[in-house]
Amino acid sequence: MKQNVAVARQPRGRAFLTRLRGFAELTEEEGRAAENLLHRVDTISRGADFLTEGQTVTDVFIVLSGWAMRYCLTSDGRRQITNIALPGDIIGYNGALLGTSSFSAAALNQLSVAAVDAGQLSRAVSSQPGLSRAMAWHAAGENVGLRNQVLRLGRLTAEQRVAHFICEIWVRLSQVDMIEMGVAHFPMTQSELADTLGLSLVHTNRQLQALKKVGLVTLQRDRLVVPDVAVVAELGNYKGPLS
Amino acid sequence: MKQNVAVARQPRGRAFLTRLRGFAELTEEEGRAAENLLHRVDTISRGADFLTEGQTVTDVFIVLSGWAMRYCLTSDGRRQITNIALPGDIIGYNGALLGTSSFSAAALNQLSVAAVDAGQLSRAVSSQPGLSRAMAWHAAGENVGLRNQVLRLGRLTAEQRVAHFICEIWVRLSQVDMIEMGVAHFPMTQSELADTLGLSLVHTNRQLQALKKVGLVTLQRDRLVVPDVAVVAELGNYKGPLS
DNA sequence: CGTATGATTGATGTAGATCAAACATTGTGG
DNA sequence: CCACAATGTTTGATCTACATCAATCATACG
Repeated sequence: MKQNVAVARQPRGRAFLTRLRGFAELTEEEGRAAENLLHRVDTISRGADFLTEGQTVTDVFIVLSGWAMRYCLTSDGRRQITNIALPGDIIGYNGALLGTSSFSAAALNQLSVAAVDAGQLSRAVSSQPGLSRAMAWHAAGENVGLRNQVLRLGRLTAEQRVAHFICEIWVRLSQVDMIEMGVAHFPMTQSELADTLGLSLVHTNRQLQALKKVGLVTLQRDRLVVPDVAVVAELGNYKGPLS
Repeated sequence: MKQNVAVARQPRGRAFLTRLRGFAELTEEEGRAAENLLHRVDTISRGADFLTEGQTVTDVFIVLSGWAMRYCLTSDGRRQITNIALPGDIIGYNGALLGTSSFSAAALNQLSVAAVDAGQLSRAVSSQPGLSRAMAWHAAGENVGLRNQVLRLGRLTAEQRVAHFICEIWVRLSQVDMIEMGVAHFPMTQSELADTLGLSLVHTNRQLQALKKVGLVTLQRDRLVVPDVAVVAELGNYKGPLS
């Protein structure tokens, strides 16, 4: 439903190119090269894994539409979602470089990804400096996100974690133009949110309710509204751009 | 003291080049280009900051000897150390790409770094595919480390966090050949360890003692010994190479 | 020697986990 | 179109891992 709208508004691969271009100033040729990489498009349904920790990486995925999560499991089956991928994000490039993936990845809702052959991408990156720069820039962005996640889990209270995460997601959504009329589609269940924030499901639920009660966020069904990001950012110790 | 030994055994820049070469197969020319980047060498004394969160990044640092930490602060002054940098590691490249640094960095002991002009490095990377590949590989490695840290903080118990972290450090130390006769130099205070593991100082101390008591680790003054990494890895849910 | 800095110990408090239901909402097949 | 199964959310009661507070105890160093 909402999904379809998003797809319709973002022609294949555009999100990716737009993001890369935003930083890297690709030449015509590089743009075409990048575009040509986007040959196979996979559709992955909610909950399905498309990358497994420890596995050899042969394909790198570029999210075209939908949300994905990267996660790790402990030996006793607990799950930690390390970071969320939104349209334009690249999944598995690190793993392609290092050989095996350090995480698993699954779809949080109906997901559409461009699957690129790892070797082919690697070669393209080597020969196209702009593309290499763009990939490095993307990796740097992912590191910022992971570092934020470390701060959340290590030193923020449950309430702050929720607020901080919502800020981050809200900002990222706005960056890829996925907030329409002040409303965003938010497909994560509270269970997934809990596994992202390193909290229990119950506690996540209560903290979320607390934020709703004071009107800092609205979240019903999968519609998210953050009326005033600045206030939530303040509460959650979120530093970084608010748009 | 121990520091000097390490320096003596690792001529300037070697650690960096060795690590890059380990993966990236630099050509003669690229090797020289990389070596030429290492012009200014700074010595930073224990506790001193050399990079500040939010600040514009003009220099990228390559650790030649010593340990460094990257950390973030919360508004109420709590510190979260996000990851540790060892010889061969690069600090600030992400920040150079994105403009400002997403973290602060400080020396954990007497530190020697090669300071490279960010723009110059950026240009060198663009023109040397091998170097670009090496930087990407390094960024990927940092990614893995951050993801491990997220898992630790989000889903491991205090005891597991300590064990997991010690495994990771032990493995990394061995990778850069910093374990001599089964003994490593470990310059972190328990306070810094606590801020890395997202625990209180007191609790960190107790968990560490527990590991010492059962003989899984030895740590006195700053000499660390891990007699059997595999066992510690098992306890701490550490996945990944044990050497 | 005294003064920092770091490590250790003990007592107490609490944020958040866990357990166990009940309650909504959605989709599905008869 | 309705029962009902499945998935997700909410609530309440209880428990515990870890934080916090407050000393005391090393160790090094000027």
